[in-house]
Amino acid sequence: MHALKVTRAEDFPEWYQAIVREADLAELSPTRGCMIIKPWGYGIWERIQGELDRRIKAAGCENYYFPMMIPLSFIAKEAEHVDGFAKEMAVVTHHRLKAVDGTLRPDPEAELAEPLILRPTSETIIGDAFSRWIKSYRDLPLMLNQWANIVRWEMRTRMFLRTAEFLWQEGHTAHANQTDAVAETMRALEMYRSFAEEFLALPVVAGEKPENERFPGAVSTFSIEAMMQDGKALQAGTSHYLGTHFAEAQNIRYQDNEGGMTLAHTTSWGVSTRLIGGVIMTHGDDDGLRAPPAIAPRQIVIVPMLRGKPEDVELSAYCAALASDLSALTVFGAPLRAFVDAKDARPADKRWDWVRRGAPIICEIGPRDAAGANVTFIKRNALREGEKVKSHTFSRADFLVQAVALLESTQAELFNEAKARLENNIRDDFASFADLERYFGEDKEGEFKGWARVHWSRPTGAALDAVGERLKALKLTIRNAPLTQPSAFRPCIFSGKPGVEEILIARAY
RNA sequence: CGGGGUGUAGCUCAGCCUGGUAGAGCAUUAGCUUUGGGAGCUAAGGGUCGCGAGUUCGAAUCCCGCCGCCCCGACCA
Repeated sequence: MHALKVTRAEDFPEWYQAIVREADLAELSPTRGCMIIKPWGYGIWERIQGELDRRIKAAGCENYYFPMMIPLSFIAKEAEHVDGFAKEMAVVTHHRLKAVDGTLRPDPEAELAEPLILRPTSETIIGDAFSRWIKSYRDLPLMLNQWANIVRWEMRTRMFLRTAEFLWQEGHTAHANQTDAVAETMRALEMYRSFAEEFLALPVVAGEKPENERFPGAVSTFSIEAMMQDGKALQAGTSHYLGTHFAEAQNIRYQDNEGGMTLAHTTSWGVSTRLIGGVIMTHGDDDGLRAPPAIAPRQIVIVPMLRGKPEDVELSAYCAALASDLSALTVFGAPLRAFVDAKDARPADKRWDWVRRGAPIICEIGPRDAAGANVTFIKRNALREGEKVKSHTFSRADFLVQAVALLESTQAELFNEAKARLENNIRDDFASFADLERYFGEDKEGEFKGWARVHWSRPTGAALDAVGERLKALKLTIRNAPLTQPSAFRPCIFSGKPGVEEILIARAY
């Protein structure tokens, strides 16, 4: 008997929906395609923000904020950029409502002279500011970041993974030359890789996107890719070297130390609330979420086994003192987050709520524990032994000594489990495209298929499109070319030509 | 935006074929009992059956239109 009604094996998409709801992370909103992020889900985002913001600032960036609405003309400034985003833009056209035949409608007489778009990303409006802020080589590098909401009118939405509005951070930097800008692009990518692995316990493969998967307007795009429990790949973060494309389109020039005017090289990079979807699909099990302790809004939850009897008073005091002592500890560089769930509800119900939400350690303290100075707890990432829930009892003193280690080991175990899944499910024994077709061509119900690691001749243009079509027939996409490349290459799996690069192929979200 | 499915109480769903005025389980509220682990009994509250128009004496049920959600596809963080 699991805490969720649907298991991963039965129906992965249904399980995903169930866990988002049952773990109290988010719910659908009345606004089409948008979600309401609830406190437990938003708490996870706040942890992500806190740690990533620290790392972004440590790299020398400062935060700022740009408007959500961008003049329509701005988006038209970079040709490829327009092509990439035009189809999913929300447009503000009026500034006033008027009752027409009893219903409120935009007032035809209040149409904006120039429509505004809701930002699908901010390169254009930020580039405009950069062109005014950057005068001299002394102004470079300019390294800025904003935490913002983004609107992209998606045809098909899924909670956290793809919603019409989502939250993210977008870093934008300008540099004197290509070398510096590329270095910054790679720094951001490595920041995301280490953040995902260390903080979210999300093992990823960092690499460069093929030409046809680049960000609209970028010279090169890099990503981190994570493997979900259904074998699909999730792009969990991106970093772009934009070359001088946006600088040309928006006149971002500086006077170099010889007096000449030179185009700046820009970058942009971002991660979004999609990361939470990645955490769910990586660490969730059939009992709900297993939140990595580093991002769990509450790391140790104490459920007092209150029974409406006089000893409840002592029990409550015991639990409060335990939480207080735990809160004085430091874990993952911050005060330990302990919480007593004093809600007037049945203890068993409270226990299962926290199991579904994925609190890393759930203490269940009864009068006997209090009297004997013990702590009985369950470790969420190793909840069951067989079918049964496994609980542990430590002395209070031991528990206080062990608490930090328990959280750290939970974090490590979640990472190792996911890391093993990633490493064990990348096949590199495809000698030909026919091999790939044999493996990915036939789908049995519920069959798990991981990723493929193959070599290719890195075709471009029409030849690359042809490769994309052949992969599409198998529902596959090229995820990226990992940064770590082998020293020698097998022949191209698509053309038989000499291989020049190793790439990852997978089904993707 | 194309194909398929679906929409009835907070959740999961029955009722629809064969039209007759709203149901179950869980959840909620109250009371009693129970108490080392998703309790039991009793009672109560909660739904203009997605929205709109039609057929009909009468529509959750039949017809038409629209919308949301889910899955697949195209597109994408």
